[in-house]
Amino acid sequence: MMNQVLAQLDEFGPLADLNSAKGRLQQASARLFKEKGYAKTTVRDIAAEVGIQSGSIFHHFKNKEEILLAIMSDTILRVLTDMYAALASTDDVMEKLQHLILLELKAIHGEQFVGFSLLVSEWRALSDGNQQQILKLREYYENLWREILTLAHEQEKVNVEALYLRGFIRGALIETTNWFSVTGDISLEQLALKLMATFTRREK
Amino acid sequence: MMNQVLAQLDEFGPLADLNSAKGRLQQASARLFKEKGYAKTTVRDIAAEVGIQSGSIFHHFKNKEEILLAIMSDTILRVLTDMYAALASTDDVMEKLQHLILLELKAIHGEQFVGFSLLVSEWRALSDGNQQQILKLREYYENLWREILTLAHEQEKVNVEALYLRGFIRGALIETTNWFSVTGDISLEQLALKLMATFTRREK
Amino acid sequence: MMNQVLAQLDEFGPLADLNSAKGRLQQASARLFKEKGYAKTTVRDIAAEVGIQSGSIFHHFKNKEEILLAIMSDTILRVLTDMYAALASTDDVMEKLQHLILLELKAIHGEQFVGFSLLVSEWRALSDGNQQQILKLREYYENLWREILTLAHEQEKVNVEALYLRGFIRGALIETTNWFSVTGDISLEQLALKLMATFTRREK
Amino acid sequence: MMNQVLAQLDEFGPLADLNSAKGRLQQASARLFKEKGYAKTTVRDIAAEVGIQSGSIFHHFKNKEEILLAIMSDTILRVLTDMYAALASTDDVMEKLQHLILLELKAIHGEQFVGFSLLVSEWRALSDGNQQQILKLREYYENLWREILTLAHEQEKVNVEALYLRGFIRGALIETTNWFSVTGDISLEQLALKLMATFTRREK
DNA sequence: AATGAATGAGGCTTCATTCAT
DNA sequence: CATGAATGAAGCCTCATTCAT
Repeated sequence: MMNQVLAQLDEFGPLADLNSAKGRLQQASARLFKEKGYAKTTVRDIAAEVGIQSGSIFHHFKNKEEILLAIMSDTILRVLTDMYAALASTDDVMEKLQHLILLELKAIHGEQFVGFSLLVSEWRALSDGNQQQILKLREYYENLWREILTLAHEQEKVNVEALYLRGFIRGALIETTNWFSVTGDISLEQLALKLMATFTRREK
Repeated sequence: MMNQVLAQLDEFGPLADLNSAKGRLQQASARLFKEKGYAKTTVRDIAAEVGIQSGSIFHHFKNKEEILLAIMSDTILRVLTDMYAALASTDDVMEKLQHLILLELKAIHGEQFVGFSLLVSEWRALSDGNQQQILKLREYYENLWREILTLAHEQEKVNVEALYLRGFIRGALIETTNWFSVTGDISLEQLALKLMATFTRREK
Repeated sequence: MMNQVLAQLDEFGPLADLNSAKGRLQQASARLFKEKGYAKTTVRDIAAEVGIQSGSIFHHFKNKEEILLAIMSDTILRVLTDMYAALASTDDVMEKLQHLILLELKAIHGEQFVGFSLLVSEWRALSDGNQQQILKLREYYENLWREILTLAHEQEKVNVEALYLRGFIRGALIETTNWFSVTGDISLEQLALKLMATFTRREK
Repeated sequence: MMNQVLAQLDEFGPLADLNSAKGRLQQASARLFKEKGYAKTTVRDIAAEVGIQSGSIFHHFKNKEEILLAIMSDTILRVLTDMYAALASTDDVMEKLQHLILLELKAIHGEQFVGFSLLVSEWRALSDGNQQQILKLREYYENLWREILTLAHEQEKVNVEALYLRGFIRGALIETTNWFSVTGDISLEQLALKLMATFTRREK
């Protein structure tokens, strides 16, 4: 099933090579968007960050919004790929859940590539048409979560229905951008465990 | 103690009268900021919303950012006041917590006044100086939460330390803007209960 | 009948007051467009011509193209009004024709206001939607010509059908921009007579 | 005499071979310039039209304006050559005139190569220096017309002096771009006759 | 208080042209 | 000869803010 889904995702085009000019532009933009916000980041800022002229940007992207679009699209695609792989590594629901949480956390905090948090924080910066496009990808992504959480609920490992629990978890994870530091007291892995502990049904 | 705190809060000035020109301007702005984002909302948009000319806005606010500042400040102040009142109504920690969650939810979904979610979503729109100012208020606010959550943890009603739990709850609540509708299947009260259920330690 | 037509033309809005800021902007733009061409005229050029900042232009016109649109629209409207008046002053077909030619010539050479020649030379600068709008006006205008020329042909004063003759006359008149100078040897009136002589059927 | 003139024209360089890369570039450009206007036609548009990259254009032409220059120059040269040939075929003034009109019409409507109408519509797109250069060619061209028209006037076949009549005819012919379609009711030959009829002196 | 024209800095984008490969 | 990434100047337009009325 998963291969089937991944095949469908091909329509969203190949991921940008992180070492290509386009890829570096995308990464630099993601960093700036996250730091200053999309609206406050000028194309000149972006150009300066990669050491080119602002006009050159438009060789790689039709316009500023396309950069954000590419970031969002690539981000989901990358995380989705990782998740499918991780889910295949175990049959235990709670272990699967643990994987999802950790991978989303890593995506949010940019272990490998920046950008996941932009999906929420800069959502409104997209035009309607582009929102629809990303929405399709987000659906694949959220369906994955829903599946696992539904299973967990059926097995009585958690107290709340998938729909609500996912909402809570997504919020809890995203918000970590604003208070959790990767270089702080605890690691992302530990943070993931704390969240698991928070909503896991426990016996006395 | 609480009265003492409320007294200190006086320095942040009086709340805008919701029926005054200034108050209506503030409310209209909050609505637009939430809908389109601060950056994409123009001063003309705001003026049009209340039926005046854009130039007239500057008789009430020094500049656009001051509007956002006032919204944020007033919002926290109002919620704080409500919370102090609610906390005084019971001695049970979990009931207190329940109150906090419900009041924050109401603030987020604008039962009485829009704006709480802007505190997170438009945080970066504030200049450094203004961030500091709001930060003071947020500290009062977050301290209140920390106090209650610490108590709950000490009484072993929850599994996770106040610092982390508050982070998770804040995120979970804020994110409801993006998926929960007040006119949907369940009420804010029920939603609050769902969240409580999520992280409450349960006995066999 | 004419009053009826003029009434319909009201939908195209009032003419710009030539002394208002908007009117002066329009006139200055028309002059520049004629001199350097629409594409080569920058909004800064226009602003400089009337002594304001380029940004201020957009208080009066939504964008650069709207200026051209206003010029074209106003121009036709003004000429049409003059033509209806002139046609009413005589019953002789050839005299009517003489009036039309002279009025169009005057419009082309900007006796009172610049702009008529732009209708042809800058036609392609308009977007499709705006072309349609002006087309409606041009139809009123061309119908007037067709009427008179058809009459002239029926009375055997001219050799060629209205459709073709109008095409020839329009071209002949417009092209005078490129070779005829108002300050030269002969006057516009004399030029008009030369054109009349060209295609008028003569007796031995 | 004519051979003498044609010899002088050699200084303007050889005509582009219509099948060479350069020739096809020139033809494609002419088509686009006519369709969208010089200013609105980008170098990329042109490149796309012939299936090369925009950078490659500059191997054939120094810059965009040189393309327009070449088009104009070649166009006049081609028409001139045809005209000299046609004029030699008859001694009758009115027949000669008929030839000129038809050939100019054909040039305008691009029977063999696009471009004549650009001489008028895009005249201002040329820099001063280039205008001077084309002006030299146009002089040869206009002198030819003047010669014939002067003869016709002397022979009392037309009513108006060459200078004015040529202005009218040029305008009438150019303007046909805007209303006459080669695939419509009448042919170019018939159109030429209509124009002849328009200004030819007739006896009762 | 309100108006609304004007400001002016700055944003995004276009595009002819260059040049190393 | 061709490519295509990069340039950099310039264009249009936006918008918060000011200020005379």
